[in-house]
Amino acid sequence: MKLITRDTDYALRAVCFIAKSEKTIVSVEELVEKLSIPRSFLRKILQVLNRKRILRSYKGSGGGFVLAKPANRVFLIDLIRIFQGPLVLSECFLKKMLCPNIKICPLRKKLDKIEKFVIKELSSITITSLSAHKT
Amino acid sequence: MKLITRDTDYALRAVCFIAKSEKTIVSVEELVEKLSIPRSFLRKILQVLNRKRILRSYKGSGGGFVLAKPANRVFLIDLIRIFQGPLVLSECFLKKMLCPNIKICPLRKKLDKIEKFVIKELSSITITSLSAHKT
DNA sequence: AGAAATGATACCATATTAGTATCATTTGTC
DNA sequence: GACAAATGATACTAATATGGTATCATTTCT
Repeated sequence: MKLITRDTDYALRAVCFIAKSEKTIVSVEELVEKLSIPRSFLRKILQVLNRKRILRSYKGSGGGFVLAKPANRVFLIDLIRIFQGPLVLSECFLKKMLCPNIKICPLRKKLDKIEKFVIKELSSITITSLSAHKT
Repeated sequence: MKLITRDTDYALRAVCFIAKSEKTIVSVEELVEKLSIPRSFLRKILQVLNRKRILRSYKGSGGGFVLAKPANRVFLIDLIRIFQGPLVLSECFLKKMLCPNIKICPLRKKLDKIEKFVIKELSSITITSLSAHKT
């Protein structure tokens, strides 16, 4: 089971790189070189990040991407939700079969608890916290 | 992101049903009727559970399945591992790019923490605990 | 005007998930 | 022993998700 898929990962790397580049516009070309991510795939990812207001894009010669908001306001869980959909761990297949007679399904409760924990932890990770240690 | 896939779910339902049938042998036919699971698919799943020593099978007329060990010694995480492979959440794609210079990647640490929690919680769920409330 | 960038979008390849079908083997019953 | 009733093994198919590519349109700097 993967918590983070490839596109989320690439997005994360790209956003971290852009964050470290402060104010300067970063082109896809530079990201491809520095991060070794397939060009077309990265372009698609950056376009999504632009649409979702994580990045702001500039077209034309000298164009590229910058952060659309402060790095400490971009959370890992935002990226996960954008590329992997809502984080729903506790969807209970069992509803029909195991839970018909009882109010509180013990499995459901556990899954809810796990989900809450995962979301809490992922919500505490910002781009800033991931870039902090790097030079 | 799904924590529990369809086959794990079906396996869980079947094992719970068999657990509740104490000692009596349960046939695929009965499970199909009671649980509305596609016959062929369920058969494949039960065969795996037999191979993995969760269930014990009896061939021939009057045959079927029983639990191979006490219900309180069968854990949800066992089923997840059988049908979905090892639970590894913390695989760190970022190793190369973000972590080259530092000893402890903050993301990695978080993911490890999440993984440990999930495993701990899932390890506390037994077939007994899921069947307990049902009539 | 033209080059350099992103935007939109359609497409392709592969892997995973979900499900089906069939023949072989074992075993209880007559 | 024949036969039906069950599971064992296994190969196949369908649908969906993931990972990646390609192309044309649009904007913008010079």
